[in-house]
Amino acid sequence: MDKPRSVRLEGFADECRRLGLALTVQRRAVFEELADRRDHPTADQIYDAVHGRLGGLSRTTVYRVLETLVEAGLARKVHHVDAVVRYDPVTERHHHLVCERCGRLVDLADSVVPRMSLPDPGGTGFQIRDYSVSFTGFCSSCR
Amino acid sequence: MDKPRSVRLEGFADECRRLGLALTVQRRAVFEELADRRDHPTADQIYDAVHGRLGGLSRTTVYRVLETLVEAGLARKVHHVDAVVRYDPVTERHHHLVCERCGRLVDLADSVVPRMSLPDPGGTGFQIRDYSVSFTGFCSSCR
DNA sequence: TTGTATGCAAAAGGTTTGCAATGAT
DNA sequence: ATCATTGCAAACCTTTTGCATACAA
Repeated sequence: MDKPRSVRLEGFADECRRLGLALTVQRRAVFEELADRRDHPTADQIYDAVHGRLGGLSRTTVYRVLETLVEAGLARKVHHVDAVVRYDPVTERHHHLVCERCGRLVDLADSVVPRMSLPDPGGTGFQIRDYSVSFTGFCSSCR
Repeated sequence: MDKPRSVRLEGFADECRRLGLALTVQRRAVFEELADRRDHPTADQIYDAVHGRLGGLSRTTVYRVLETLVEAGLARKVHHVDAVVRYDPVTERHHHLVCERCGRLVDLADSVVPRMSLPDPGGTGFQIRDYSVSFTGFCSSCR
């Protein structure tokens, strides 16, 4: 179901070329780490993980690279209950299960969720393009 | 549609009594301010607004009172794109329109949104109780 | 070579904590 | 009178910024 890692990484080099972004080891490593995880890591978690492999890496760079990835459409920001910004390498439509008690967050594929038609935005002036559903409840440990 | 303010405030005194919370002027003022707004204010915005009326009020207290309100079920935390926590006095199910460009956030009544059945949480172990939909797109100024 | 990207250190928010004083019940 | 709540100041944590250096193209 997921693309194999090598393809994702090749794709990353291509993306950088296409976007005119320099392909640095830092960008490669941060992207690789993010793409390998399914737990919506924070910038700091990425830093901790990558810093091991890549000695001189600075926290600042991790923040900047993640921001670049989001602008490039290669990652999403997720706003989690603990008020720390998290990053998600899945940019296609998907949904979240959020535990009301411990804040645990799990992805839910769009295919599992009943299709929903976009509502009429009424007088809000909004032009709706997509949606994402947060399902709230209790995770297995908090139930 | 909305309950008149006086009822909400009476209700607040009752809630405090019921929950065993002291009814302080600070709590009353913070709740009143939050309940009167529809713009998902930050703790600081509440502080700015209430501080005018209530000289000695400290920022710390605003943070603590808001946390208390959330625990008591009288407010919700909303995680907005700017990574600053915002508070919402509407605790019933409702949804949000979020502008992809400027981050503007507007409430959308549940009645306007097509009803959705809760999905099967599959092997996640989650027990789903409710949901909230974030519709993304562009607001009138960014369209 | 040229300009983008990185690292460092320091600043800038937003939020939390310890502790003594205040105030609601 | 008692215990919860507040205010202050300082700490904490995450994120951002300025500037000199390093590196990809």
